[in-house]
Amino acid sequence: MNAKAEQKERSHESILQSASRLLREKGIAGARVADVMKGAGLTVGGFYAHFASKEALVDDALRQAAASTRQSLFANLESKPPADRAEVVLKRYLSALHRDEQLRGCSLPSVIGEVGTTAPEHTAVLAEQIEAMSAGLEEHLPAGGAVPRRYLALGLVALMVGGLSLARGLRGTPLSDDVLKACRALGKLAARHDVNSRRSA
Amino acid sequence: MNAKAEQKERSHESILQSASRLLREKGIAGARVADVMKGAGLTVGGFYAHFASKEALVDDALRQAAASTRQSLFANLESKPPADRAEVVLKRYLSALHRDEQLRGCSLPSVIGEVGTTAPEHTAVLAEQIEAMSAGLEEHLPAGGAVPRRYLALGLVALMVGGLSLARGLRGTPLSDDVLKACRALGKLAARHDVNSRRSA
DNA sequence: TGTACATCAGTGAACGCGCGTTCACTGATGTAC
DNA sequence: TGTACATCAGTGAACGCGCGTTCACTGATGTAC
Repeated sequence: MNAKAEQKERSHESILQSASRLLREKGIAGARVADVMKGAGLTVGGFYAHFASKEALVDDALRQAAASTRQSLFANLESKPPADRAEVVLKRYLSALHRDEQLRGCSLPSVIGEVGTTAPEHTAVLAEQIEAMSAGLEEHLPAGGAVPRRYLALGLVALMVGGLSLARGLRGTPLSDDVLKACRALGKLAARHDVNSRRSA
Repeated sequence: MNAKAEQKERSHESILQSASRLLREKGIAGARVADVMKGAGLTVGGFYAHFASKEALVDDALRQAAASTRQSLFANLESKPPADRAEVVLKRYLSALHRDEQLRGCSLPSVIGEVGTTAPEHTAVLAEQIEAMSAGLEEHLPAGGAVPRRYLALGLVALMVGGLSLARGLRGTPLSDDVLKACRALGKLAARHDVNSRRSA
């Protein structure tokens, strides 16, 4: 590969990263093409040599952002006892740090509200990423509870995304921290109690 | 009050209802002033005789929409045994009907993603409404569990809003129904198991 | 009661601005001989 | 190796379109005498 192509590839990556950042901070509508390019150290005009449309960019950036979130969310779990791992993930996701962090924070809260009403392709991407996140969590959940692990995992993902969405939307009010705390408590309860009692109610 | 003023009041109410409907369907950015007025049977130009700005409209419409959601969410609970009431609320909120329903559905899922990045006043309105919803649910939760009722209620609200957000964002995919089902199961688990076991883990 | 004027809810066109997208151009890199 | 030409990543201005907001105007309702 020659220098020109390498340069282009670097730019492509910069654009994706800039887009991921803006998606997390401001959602789909808020991630403007000109700002994305500026964030990548480029100008607007060059964008369409890299992506067919803003929609295409958003799809790719969402995938990349979600993958990066999963990576840090599930990192270094080997050092923890298996029974604690799900709680560690919950704690990481539902922390004040994660709420405030711009760089590697989860993009789903900024995006779910818009996905249903924008491009249909975005729905498919969202489904992929939710499924992947849920599958990652499921591995660390204990089996044998009243609720199948898959559903426990999906419910916890909804709790995590919902909690972070609210906490970010409420940023600056005292309710924001309360919501995080409440979700951590509820998540712990659900993940633990399920194993200890078998009554299906 | 004369006929002119009555007419204006009716129009004001129509605008608010139209705005609530559009907020639920398309979020803040998607609820365009011209469309809101059209939905109220009026034309754009008259809008500013009723509201100072789109922001002001959104604040009022959000309050009204949330109040209406609470009303139908907590309606007719007297006929149910007290111990079942929280579950009934969860079931109503996390139903396929509520996900698909346009008319009286909850507007929070369409709006939380945008609240943090638009007008600061919206954050205050969101806080009010979340608090009100949580307080309404708290009354129907059993006391004496490992987690204080207030936190249990806040956590359940996050689960409900998160679950409905995801289910709406995933509408059309099989994952959508799964998420609802999972959240109902997780919510039931949390609301019930908390009473039956006191270990704080 | 009737008449002349004032008020004001609502209309519809226009204004500014911002955004996604396009396009003619530039200049550095790559290729052919 | 050097020279002439081709390629192509990136620039920056422009185009269309949609949106929030403004404004001169209309016509029905209300008021004063």
